[in-house]
Amino acid sequence: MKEETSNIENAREIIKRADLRATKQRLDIVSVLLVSTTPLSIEKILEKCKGKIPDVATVYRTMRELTEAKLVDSVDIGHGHAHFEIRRGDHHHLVCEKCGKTAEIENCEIESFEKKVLKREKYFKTIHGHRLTFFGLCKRCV
Amino acid sequence: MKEETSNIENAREIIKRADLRATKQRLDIVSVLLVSTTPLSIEKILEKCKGKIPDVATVYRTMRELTEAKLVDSVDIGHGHAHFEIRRGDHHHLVCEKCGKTAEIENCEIESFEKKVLKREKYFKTIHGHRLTFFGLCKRCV
DNA sequence: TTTGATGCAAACCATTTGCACGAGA
DNA sequence: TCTCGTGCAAATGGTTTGCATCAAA
Repeated sequence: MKEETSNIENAREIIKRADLRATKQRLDIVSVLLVSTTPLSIEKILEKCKGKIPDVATVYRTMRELTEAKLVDSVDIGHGHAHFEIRRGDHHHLVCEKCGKTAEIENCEIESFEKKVLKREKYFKTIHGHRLTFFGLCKRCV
Repeated sequence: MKEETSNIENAREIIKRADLRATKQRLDIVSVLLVSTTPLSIEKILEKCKGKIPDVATVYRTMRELTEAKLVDSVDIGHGHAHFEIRRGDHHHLVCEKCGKTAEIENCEIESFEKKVLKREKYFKTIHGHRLTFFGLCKRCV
């Protein structure tokens, strides 16, 4: 299980970078995020934890801390509760309106648009970022 | 007060289009949205109602019904609770991270990007829309 | 040993719902 | 009149918090 080991080490690295203690629970939680290909809800994170399942509060706390440290992103894919993913560059999501399946969208080309926006804008001085989500239907749900 | 009269008439028109009864409360609520230049929270809507203030539940219900009828949009400007505005075409918001002030962004140019996305996409068949919000600092908060 | 992390339960806040009463059509 | 809408209060669901206990460092 070489993969899992490096996973744990990656998790430890992330936790350390946020200046947090590498507890069993946090290692478990972050490992789950590391192997996921889609943003996960708190509920899903709990489900996927091996060993002793951490308390919901612990997961929420860990997500908040890692989000503040900019190592995790909270993404809103329109389900009424937050989903989380390890931060890895600028990308967005395409969400199936029926089944909730998500796909990643790269190169959103909005940076250039931001500059235009700012030029036209009377009342704003800077733009720090944006949140963008696409909604549609996946092939199975059409 | 000619303006206010036509306001009420516009409100009545909107309510009727959603197949709802034009009650005092609903006329009040929709009028408030009609004169607002920014998306309003439920709380703000209540504050701005003249006459007898409707119950929170009534405002929520009205917003849900008008949103379903696609006459009102629920916009998420990152404050942890919904904001509403009368629907008027495709536009987005630029939100000040400090004071919450909003500005409207027109011509977001994303439609064309959507087509590209779909071309690259293995698992999705259609894109129905997107949600986009910009975050930055307004001139007063810089 | 020291300080930060956890679990548990209670608190919170936005939103929804059940129901008896009230008011548009 | 008949149905739909309203207010009120209770319920819900996601998220946060206080506190005593526990475990990394």
